[in-house]
Amino acid sequence: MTTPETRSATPADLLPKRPRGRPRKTEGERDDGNRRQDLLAAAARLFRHQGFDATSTRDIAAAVGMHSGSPFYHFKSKSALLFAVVQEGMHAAMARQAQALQPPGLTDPPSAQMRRLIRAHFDTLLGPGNDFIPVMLYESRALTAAQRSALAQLQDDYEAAWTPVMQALHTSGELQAPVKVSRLLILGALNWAVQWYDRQKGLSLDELTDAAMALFFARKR
Amino acid sequence: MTTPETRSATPADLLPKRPRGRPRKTEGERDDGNRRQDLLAAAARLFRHQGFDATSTRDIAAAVGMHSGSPFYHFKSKSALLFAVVQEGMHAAMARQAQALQPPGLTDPPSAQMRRLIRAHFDTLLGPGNDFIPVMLYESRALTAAQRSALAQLQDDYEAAWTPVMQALHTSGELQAPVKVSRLLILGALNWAVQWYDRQKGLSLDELTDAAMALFFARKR
DNA sequence: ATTTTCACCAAGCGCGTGCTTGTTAAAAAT
DNA sequence: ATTTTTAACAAGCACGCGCTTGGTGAAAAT
Repeated sequence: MTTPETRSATPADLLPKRPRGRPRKTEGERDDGNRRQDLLAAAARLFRHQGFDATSTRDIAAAVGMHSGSPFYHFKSKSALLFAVVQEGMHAAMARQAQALQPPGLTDPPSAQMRRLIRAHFDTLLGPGNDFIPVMLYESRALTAAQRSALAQLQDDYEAAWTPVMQALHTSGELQAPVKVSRLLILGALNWAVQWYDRQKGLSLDELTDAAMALFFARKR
Repeated sequence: MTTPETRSATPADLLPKRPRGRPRKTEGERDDGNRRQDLLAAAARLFRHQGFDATSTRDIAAAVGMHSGSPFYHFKSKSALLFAVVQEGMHAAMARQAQALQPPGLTDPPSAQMRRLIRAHFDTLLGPGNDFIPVMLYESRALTAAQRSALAQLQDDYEAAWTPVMQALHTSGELQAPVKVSRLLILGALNWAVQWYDRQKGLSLDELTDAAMALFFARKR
């Protein structure tokens, strides 16, 4: 009565009937890996909004118009797909951070550096279409041990950039609490914004950054 | 070859062979619902450490020495069990909060009230055996819409207690940033501590509270 | 002494899951 | 013109899942 694939979310008959085989390289253009990128973006969106366990590989396939087994050509397992998502997210985050700290930024006052660090963090966290980092923050448990420790290395690198700036703020008296625990508390406050921040609701990322700066750091006197 | 129940995590032969039927009411003592409490505690522990989806009802049953179908006598569904866990957590949290704000606490300075609010929050969040609130923070997505809105009501009540205290701190100049966004950022910083705080590792809850106070609030002058 | 209630066991059903295997059509390389 | 490579489809397997149903022994109520 029902063929197996018909039981899936998107029946074969309704799929866009994408042409098989190699994709076209339009006029020497590199079109390589476009479908892989599609899978990554769709997986990130679904993982973020339904969670890793509640998202089936069939959901992801359907979201990009593939049949249920096809994603496994691009990723050897569902967990490998998750790892690719968080890796992509961290690479983008570190690129954005590097841009924020790039000279001449290194020469201006610590509070200005800190402001740019926070602003960049909010960008990767709350910017439009940035599902990768929220997935990393809330779905990393589903990674294997090896994947998790590789991810931890990236996170350490990212967080290390905050320490010298905060050290300077502590020395100048603008940061009153110990540096180490302050970094944990501050990053927590920022990361938690994923839970409540709504781009449509009045508060801009710049205003949010101002509020955070005012909350954490005393005015110099 | 293998009987169905033998395939489960804990074979029937290895179960403690608990006596059937009604539990004893020792000398008129109320022993009612003890097994239900056991299920709640076991579910909270497992939900916290493996996540809701990754925890099977068989895992929970095995953790209290039951067979796979028995938890459904006490809870009509897995999601009802989750809801009972988070409800229990919120009730305990509000009781602890009420104790922290209880007179004569209401008459002493806002910073002292705030300190006790934060300290109480850390207790319910990071205290020994308190798995209920971490589960609420990270597994609520698995609740039904009705359950989620019932939970939201409790959370609103809990958070409402913070506003007047923070308002007073803002007026006195100890809190420099706007009250509303400050509350969100501060609660985020505190809640995120679930991710990194380790009771064994040097920092006590009192010291953590001191650090948070120093980070968020300027000394009065 | 009999009946009812309680708390659980024993067995298993139906379903959705991650993933595999064999095949195929189009593009690229030769 | 032929061969090779790529990117997907088509079908389905084995397994673990939430949950149900009927039965059972012990305690409590009558």
